[in-house]
Amino acid sequence: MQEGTSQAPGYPEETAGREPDVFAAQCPTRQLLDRVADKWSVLILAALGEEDMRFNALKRKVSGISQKMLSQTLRALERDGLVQRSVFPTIPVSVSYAITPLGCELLDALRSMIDWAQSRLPQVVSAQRDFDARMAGMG
Amino acid sequence: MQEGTSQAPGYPEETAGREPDVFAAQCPTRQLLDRVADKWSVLILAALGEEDMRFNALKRKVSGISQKMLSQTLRALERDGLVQRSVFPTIPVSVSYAITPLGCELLDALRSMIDWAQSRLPQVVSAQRDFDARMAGMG
DNA sequence: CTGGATCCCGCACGATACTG
DNA sequence: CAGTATCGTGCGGGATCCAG
Repeated sequence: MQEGTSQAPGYPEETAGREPDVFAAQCPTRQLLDRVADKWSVLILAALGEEDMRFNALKRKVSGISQKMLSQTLRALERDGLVQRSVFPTIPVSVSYAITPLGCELLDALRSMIDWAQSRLPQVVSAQRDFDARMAGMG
Repeated sequence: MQEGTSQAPGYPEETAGREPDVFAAQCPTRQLLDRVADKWSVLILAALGEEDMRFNALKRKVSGISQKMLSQTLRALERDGLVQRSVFPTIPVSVSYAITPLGCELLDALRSMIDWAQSRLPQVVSAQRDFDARMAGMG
C-alpha cells in the first residue's frame, strides 16, 4: 500500500516524537477514535455522565439501542477504561455502570460536539432544505 | 418535518423552553448527532480541516474508507452544510471538497475528541491490558 | 484519466427467545 | 434484572460499470 517512511515490521508504532498518522487505519489512536466516534458510545457516555445507571435503565434512556449493542458497547467502553461496571449480589443481581475519570475527560470533549449539534441544528436544517431544493431543481 | 421555532404537533417533546431529549431517537438533534458521531464523518472533516481535497485524495488520506462510504458520507455532510462541494469543469472533471464555517465549528469540537484519543491512548491501552487479564483470570 | 453509481455479497446489527 | 444465543435483515465493502 503506502510506505512513506519505513515502519518497523509487526508494530507500526513510530518511535521518536513523531505523532502517529491518525488517518491510518492501523494506527492505535485511529482505532480508539473509531470506537469512540460512534453514536452508541457517545450516547451511553452522555447518559452515564448524568448519573450512574443500571443496564435496563440505560436501555430505556438511550432510546433505540438494542440489548446486543448496549452490552457490546458497554463491554468495549469498560475494556477501554471509560466505564466502570459494578455488580451487586442482590437477588436478582443488579449491575451498575458508572463513568470513570478517564471517560469523564472524554465526555467533556464529546459535550462540545453535543452542544454544537443542539445549538447549530437550525443552520443544519436550513442547509438541508437548501440542498434538497437544489437537488430537486436538478432532476 | 422541520418546524423551526414552535413545537409541531406530533413531536412528543416537552413543552416550553425545555430542550428536547437528545437521547430520544426521533429528536432531530439526536439524529444530527448520529450522523456526526460517526467515524467516517469525523475523519473526513478532520482531513478537510487540514486542507481542501479532491475525492481521490480524500480517499487516499482516510485510509480504509470505501468509495461508496466516502461519496455517501460526503453527500450527507454536504447536505448538512458542513462541507462544500465544488466542481471544476476541467478535463477530466475535478471535484474539490472544502469544510464550511459551520463544519469548522464542529471540527473544533471534534478536535477535542481527537486530541483526547491521542493523549490518553496509553491509559486506554493499559486499561485494556488490565481488562483482558481480569477476563483471562475468570475463565 | 476522475468522480460516482450499481450490483452483489458478507458481516454486523436489530428483534426476539431463552438463561442465571 | 442482566445479560447470552439464535436467526433474519439491512448496511457497508469490493468489484464493476458509467459519464464526462
